[in-house]
Amino acid sequence: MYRFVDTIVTILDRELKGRGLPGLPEIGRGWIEQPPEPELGDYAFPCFRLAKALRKPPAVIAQELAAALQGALAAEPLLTAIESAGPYVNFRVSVEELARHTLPAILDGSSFEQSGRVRREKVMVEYSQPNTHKAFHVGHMRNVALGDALVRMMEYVGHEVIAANYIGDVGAHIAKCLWYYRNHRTEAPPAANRGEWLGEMYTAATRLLEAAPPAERKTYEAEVSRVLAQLEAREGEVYRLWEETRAWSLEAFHEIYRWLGARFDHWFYESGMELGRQIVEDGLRRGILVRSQGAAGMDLEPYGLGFFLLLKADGNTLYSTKDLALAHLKFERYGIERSIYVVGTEQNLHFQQVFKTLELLGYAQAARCQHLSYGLVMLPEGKMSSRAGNVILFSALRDRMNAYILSHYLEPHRGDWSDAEIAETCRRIAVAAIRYGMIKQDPAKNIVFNLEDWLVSEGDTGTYLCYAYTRICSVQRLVPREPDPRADFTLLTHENEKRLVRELYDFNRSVHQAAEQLRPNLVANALFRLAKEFSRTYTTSSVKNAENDAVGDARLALFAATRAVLERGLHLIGIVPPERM
RNA sequence: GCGUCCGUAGCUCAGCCGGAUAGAGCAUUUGCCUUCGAAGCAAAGGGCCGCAGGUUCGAGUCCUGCCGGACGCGCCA
Repeated sequence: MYRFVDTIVTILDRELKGRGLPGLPEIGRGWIEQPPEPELGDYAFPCFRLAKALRKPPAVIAQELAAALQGALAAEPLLTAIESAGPYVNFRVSVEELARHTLPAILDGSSFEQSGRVRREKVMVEYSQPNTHKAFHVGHMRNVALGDALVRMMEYVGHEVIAANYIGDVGAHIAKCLWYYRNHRTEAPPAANRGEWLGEMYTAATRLLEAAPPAERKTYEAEVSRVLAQLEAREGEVYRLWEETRAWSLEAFHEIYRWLGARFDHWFYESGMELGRQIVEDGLRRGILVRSQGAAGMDLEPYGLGFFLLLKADGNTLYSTKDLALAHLKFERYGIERSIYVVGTEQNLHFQQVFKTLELLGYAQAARCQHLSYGLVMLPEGKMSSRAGNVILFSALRDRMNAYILSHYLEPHRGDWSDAEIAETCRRIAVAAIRYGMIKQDPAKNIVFNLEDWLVSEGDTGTYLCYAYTRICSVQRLVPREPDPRADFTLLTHENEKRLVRELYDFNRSVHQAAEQLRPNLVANALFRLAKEFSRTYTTSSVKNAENDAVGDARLALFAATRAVLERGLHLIGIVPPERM
């Protein structure tokens, strides 16, 4: 991954060390940059930091270095030119060597074998965490897109990953939903989409409660508390209704994940976290946790994290209590070394408190707990709110995307392609559009979700990436030879071809950086750059109409490698591109 | 009030843990389909990188203050 950079570092180091000057800083990979314009070169070495030790202006140093390195250049087949430009020494790498180093490794798949690059860890990624009895909307999809991508990326760089879901299947919201369902519902449950319908029941419940006059409201709230108590008793008619309706929601979630192609290895349920109470009581006995105003929690004031409430004054557990239990289970039962939580930014403080509390309770793994926090999905008119009823539900989004893609692009193929292929192609494109849109931005930032914009299939979109992929497929259908890893890469002479090779070469580094920083958007960005370079090259470098077969072979290898990286890269962000569209 | 995050082109966003004239997409304008898919490519216009200081050879990037926005700050999740 650093072969060319390391070569440059070695050459520079040898040259500078040979001068025997004291006070010269150590040169490492971090010094080497990429010039802003490809015409300048492929790698650059800035000389500013040598100015002090060498007591010369950077531009003079650059000039002298470039001159002194000509000998090394002649002996080094990886490099074709070393020139100074102002305070920089620019290096040009051999396209042939770059291609020879990059393309065959992609074509035989070895480029995708990353094991050994990082210390292998057993890591759990917890994501999605939907609440049953509530509707699943576009805001929830950002979480799934981020979490699932992170799972795939971590595996790609060599970790053992357990993908976990954590279902919110207890709590006041469910009591409200079931209260409305039993006392105020006017329709029978539908045969299909019962999950979303339950969400409507919940929304109707909150509306009814909010709109009720004070006296009536009090009655309602008493009824809701009674439902909650019956739920906590874990038996009886209300409990059985909970079991039944809970299953409707879970069924809906499974359908969504299936459609999106998201994977979960383990499912945790909030209803299964009773252990939390014991952990708190144990912490109290050990004097680590404290009582306060009748409640119990952890005093995190010394760490600037306030007081972390863990048990209510009435003795009931909280979300925080269950998070301790969940962490305990993850550590003890699944033996993980590292734990990543994909949860919205609004819980930043909460997870700082959880991690610090785990540490103080003695869990060594607390040091390897991370919160991948992400911003809200906003509508152009503002925040989405299920209470206000201005959410875009999953099914609505899926239906709108399907309708758009079918009518604009796929209907003409009806009859020519099988209905099954049309449906599957449509799904893949819709998933690509949504997942890419949810991932391409920095997780920390809010996303403005404008449905009309998301339907558009142009520009920096998942559709564009799929389109690039299908064009390569198309080329390979028309030129049905096997790509030759030993093709003559000196024939890749066009600037576009070279830039494409360079993009392919850089891809793995982007994925590693993305995994390290927990930023799937870096993979998305790298894929867009790659697709862009391919689309450019596509217009200048025909395979079918190449000057001769040798040139065609070189280009075919280049395109086939691009296809392989696109496919693997898209897979990393959960996108399966269609072969044609 | 305190804390965290964000502020870059008309709009939506990149900007590689400090480096060369700040880049995309959308929108606007203009070229390119009898030659591998135009969901594409090429090009143009459009910027006191919120404001003011500071550190540095060098700041969109780091530090401080201010302005604007989002989120959070004990019995919700």
